[in-house]
Amino acid sequence: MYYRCIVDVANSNVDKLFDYSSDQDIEIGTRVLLPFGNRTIQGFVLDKKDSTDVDKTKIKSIIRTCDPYPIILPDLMKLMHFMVEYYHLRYIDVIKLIVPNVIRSDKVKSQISVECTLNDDNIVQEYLKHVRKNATNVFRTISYLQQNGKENIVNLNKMFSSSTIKKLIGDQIIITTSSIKNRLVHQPAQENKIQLNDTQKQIVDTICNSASKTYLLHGVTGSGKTEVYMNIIKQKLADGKGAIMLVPEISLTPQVVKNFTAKFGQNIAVLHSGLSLGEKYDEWKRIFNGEARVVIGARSAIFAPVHNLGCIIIDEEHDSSYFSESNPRYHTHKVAEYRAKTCDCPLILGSATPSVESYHNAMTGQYALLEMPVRINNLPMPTIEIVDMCKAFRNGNTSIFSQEFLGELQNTIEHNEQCIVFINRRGFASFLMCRQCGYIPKCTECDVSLVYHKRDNELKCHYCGKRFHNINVCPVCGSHEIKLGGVGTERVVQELKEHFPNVPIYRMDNDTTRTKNAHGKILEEFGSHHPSILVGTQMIAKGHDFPDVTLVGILDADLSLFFNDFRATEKTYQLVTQVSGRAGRSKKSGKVILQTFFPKNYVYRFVANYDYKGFFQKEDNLRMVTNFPPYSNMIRILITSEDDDKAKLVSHNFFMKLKELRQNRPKDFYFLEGMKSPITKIQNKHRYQIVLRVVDNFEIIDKIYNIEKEVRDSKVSVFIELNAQNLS
DNA sequence: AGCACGCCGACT
DNA sequence: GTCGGCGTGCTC
Repeated sequence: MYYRCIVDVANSNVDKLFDYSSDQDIEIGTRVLLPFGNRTIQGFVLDKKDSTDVDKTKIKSIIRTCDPYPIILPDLMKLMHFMVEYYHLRYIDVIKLIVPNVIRSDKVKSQISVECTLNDDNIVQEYLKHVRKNATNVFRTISYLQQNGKENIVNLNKMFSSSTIKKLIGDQIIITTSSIKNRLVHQPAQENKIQLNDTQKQIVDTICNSASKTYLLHGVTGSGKTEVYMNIIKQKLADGKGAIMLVPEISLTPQVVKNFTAKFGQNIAVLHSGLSLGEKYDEWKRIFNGEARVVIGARSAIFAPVHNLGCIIIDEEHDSSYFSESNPRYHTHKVAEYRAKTCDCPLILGSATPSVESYHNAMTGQYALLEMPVRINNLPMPTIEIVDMCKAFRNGNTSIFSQEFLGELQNTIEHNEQCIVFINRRGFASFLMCRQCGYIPKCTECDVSLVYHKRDNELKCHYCGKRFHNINVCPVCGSHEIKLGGVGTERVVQELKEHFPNVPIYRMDNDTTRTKNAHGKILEEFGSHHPSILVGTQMIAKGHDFPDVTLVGILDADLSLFFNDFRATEKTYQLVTQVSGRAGRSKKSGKVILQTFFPKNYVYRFVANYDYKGFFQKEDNLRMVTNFPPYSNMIRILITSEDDDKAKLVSHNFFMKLKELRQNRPKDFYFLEGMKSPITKIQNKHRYQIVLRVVDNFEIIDKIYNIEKEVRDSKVSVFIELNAQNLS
């Protein structure tokens, strides 16, 4: 039998099927050891057949299988083929998503825990008679075990001596039992039994009683979507099926996991980037062998090896983290939809602020729309007050806080309540500028302005992370007048401290949450102080439930409105609504102060009135007339190389061929432009890009893929990104 | 990716 | 004369 294999080598030149022979019967999806060139590497069996087109003398034989079972499940196998074709990915890159590094590397092993207990009392007593009187460790060990019943061997070794323990085991006085120990412990928690309201019940029933279909669950912040998810999963488990729930990475907090553990106990597994290799290994294995049937995870958990999948849930479906923007680029919705279809199970997209694309799909009947229009217990939505910062500026207020905000904050503090302050920028100042000559320090590798971090007195590049010394003198003109531009979280904290020196203020952004569990610690600290203030970036917007937060301050709502991005308004709507949703989540009502320099912008009117549908209609209409997604597929072709000339040449050739294609099929193209990438250099690679918008069908995409094959150059890398999100 | 093969410069 | 630089090409 011949087996067609993909070798585990991350290079486009070898990302093709190699034929190997074997007498053994090997199933598709099995991990195998292969001779390749003059070395031995891992591979994956993708296909088998009786004959081969390859020269028989070249064919080598599979050395052995790595596991006694196929490591890629049949539905994930189908998914892999789909992604390779649709996104033009390498097989090996998709396989890496499905079979993560820890599993392929074979370096990490299960941790075995050895429990020690004493043998029969008679035997022990008899043994003790023959022990020398000065063998204190033996007596102490035995008496310890008599008192405690059992103990882990590692602890026993530490407490007494490992040679003593070894001897006692050898003499069969200590009996050992081994079991696999999970490195990640899901602390058991008490389930908080909640009675579903009628809307929730109805939605759970609808989803559980229908087959494969995509649902868009539009529920306002605090409407109890999580309870709905958990009840759907509960039913699926009862039917003997598993479930995957995806959440944005930053909202995958211990609180969320705790809620799920309370409901499902040790039946859950968690997958995200914060796990150690050992933890990841254990969680993955527990899913694979069916011990854990409920998976909670970030984007890549969509590839979790759940057998007999009963549902897929994507929470906060509008979140941009569902787009993979590097290496294997894919959109989680598309992948999830395909997997749900192959598993014949429902896909549930949930959000308080659905993406325009998803809501559009619901309006056109591709998704079924389910709505949860009111908060649990009919709590009112917080009132949103829009503050015109231009007016404040004209009245002489040049500070970053409006009088309205400071007044409300004072009030909140007096009532011993909590406040969340949102600013969409980390660091202290987003850039430095010389007042004399206009010089702005930029990263030497990336052509973006550097951000000043006060605590470290350093300039940092937010693209590549490179750090630079701070400057006091302009290197161009020698002036000492260096101005700080833009306000970041660090600066907000400092200014708030000046206003409220006695109130604890916490900061949560990328810089303060680097270390493990920092996230949870900050939230815990903040949650346990009254009054207190939490200043943060996007990461405070998601899902946290703080009952005593009554005030939310949005310091500069406009920031995201002016990115060169057609989704800017949509993102602003989503962000502002999500942040606002943190207020008034218990009996106390909430208030939001939204500071803006553009109070007339339509987005704020819809936000303040919680009018999602109104916003959607306006935005969708705009997309229709301008031929933007969902009315087209926006594709970005990114061409990068260390060799500037070669990059230029490839992009030129690509662009010319695309123009030719457009001439043949003018109706399929809405837009085509070749340009220098907005950031011309990242980590010393020159970047060019071609942006186009075409009708959303695979035929035209396939044609573009074929052009790539024609213009290819070994020194130049070309990424074709479907559904491009970010054009920088 | 790795590794071999292969064709040109400066060294015991 | 040879050791070794890394350009090119192949891996079932």
